[in-house]
Amino acid sequence: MISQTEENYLKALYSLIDKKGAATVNDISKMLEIKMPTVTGMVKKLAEKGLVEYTSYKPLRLTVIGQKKAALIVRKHRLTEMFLVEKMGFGWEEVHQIAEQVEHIQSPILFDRMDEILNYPQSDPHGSPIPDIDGTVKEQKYIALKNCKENDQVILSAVNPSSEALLNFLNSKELELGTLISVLHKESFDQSMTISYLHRKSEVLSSVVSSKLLVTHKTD
Amino acid sequence: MISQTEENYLKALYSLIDKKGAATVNDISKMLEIKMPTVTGMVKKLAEKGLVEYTSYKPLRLTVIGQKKAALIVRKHRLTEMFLVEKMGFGWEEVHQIAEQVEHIQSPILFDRMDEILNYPQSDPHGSPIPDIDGTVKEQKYIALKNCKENDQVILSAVNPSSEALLNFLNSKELELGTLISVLHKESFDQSMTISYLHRKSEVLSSVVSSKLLVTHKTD
DNA sequence: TTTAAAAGTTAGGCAAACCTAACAAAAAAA
DNA sequence: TTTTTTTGTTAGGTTTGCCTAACTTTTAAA
Repeated sequence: MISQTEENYLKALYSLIDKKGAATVNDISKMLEIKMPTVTGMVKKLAEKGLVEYTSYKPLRLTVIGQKKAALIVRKHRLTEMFLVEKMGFGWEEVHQIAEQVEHIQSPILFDRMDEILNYPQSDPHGSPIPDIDGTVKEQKYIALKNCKENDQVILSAVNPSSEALLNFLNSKELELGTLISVLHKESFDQSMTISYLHRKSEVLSSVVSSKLLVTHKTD
Repeated sequence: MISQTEENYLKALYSLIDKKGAATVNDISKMLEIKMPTVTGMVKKLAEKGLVEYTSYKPLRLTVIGQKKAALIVRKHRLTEMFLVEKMGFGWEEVHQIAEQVEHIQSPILFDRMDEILNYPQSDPHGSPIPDIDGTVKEQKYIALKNCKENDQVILSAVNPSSEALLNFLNSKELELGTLISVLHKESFDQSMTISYLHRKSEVLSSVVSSKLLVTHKTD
């Protein structure tokens, strides 16, 4: 059996490794807002359970089993977010906190049913991929809007990392996933970017924002 | 703040008081399968928090606040059951265990949305009333099928207590809430009852079953 | 390359929620 | 009305998951 607390550590490990390639005790400590000694103790425990590879003073890794367990929690989280948005009318900025709780529910059939009702979605409302039932994730090959060139035509495909504040900002700009964006200008001074989309002919995005907007080229 | 564990004690207290008019340490111990000394400790703690009235060796009572808190947990449980059955296609026998977990989710908006989507249902899939947002419960005046007379025409309105086994039994007999039932015969020897409904002209129910089926008279 | 800072570990404690064993009170039976 | 049974409490112990303080190792800076 795996506790809710342990699940949260696995999930943190999973997303840190996914994002930065590695995870340390300190990373987890900051992400979960739990002091380092507590984290050390917990990763040792998870190592004993065969979910984490742990060597003193070395970066942490997930075992194959740990990786799969983590992916399945992420799956539950993202299916829940999608269900809340698609079937219950929530905004994409409202669902994270709820999914954070729902992901711990032990009921395979509940999530299978969500999956079915949603018609087996590939990604959540923020564009992040939903791991399949085996914990396998389909690689996304998105690039950051920030790295696009002038005159590029791209489709907003994901927002990552997607804080509630950022999502509210995007709402206020009518920017949704699927929106076709034209890059009008890149200001080399501060890396800000002028874009157009829908009826909006000229919107300026700071690099703080454009680095978090993941896009695909129109021709894809 | 109130923990998940504390919520479970409140809920047990609430249902025991509702069903038997009183609740003792022993009752809770049996219902939650937690040893009596642990229960004593917890009810003292809940008493300190102002949720339970506790005097050594006396039956337990909920304070007004405790009663309201408990009712709101029950509200979340029953809204969840209804949502699972009505909007996600689960059978009434499948939803209790899931709702048992979902009821602890802290997100008023989630349950408000369920309520809205379900169009403010008055009762759950087993016919139990859903407390309103203030924790108020509309009294049900159902009678047990067991107490009906021969030739009575009644409508199955609730199943209580509704174990999964009983619900599966009712499924196998095509007995659902809303079914019009005619009482054909009451056997005084063992209190068994012969009834007819739908295309079923003669079905015998033991008193174990008929005591758990709550009905209203057709003329209601 | 020594020193300082950051990261990680060990040791010892605390609170929550569980337990068993032993005792006390209340209720039921003799 | 005594005795027995059931119910309830107290005392003391365990596990989980958190903490601080003190120390060690590693990494970065001087």
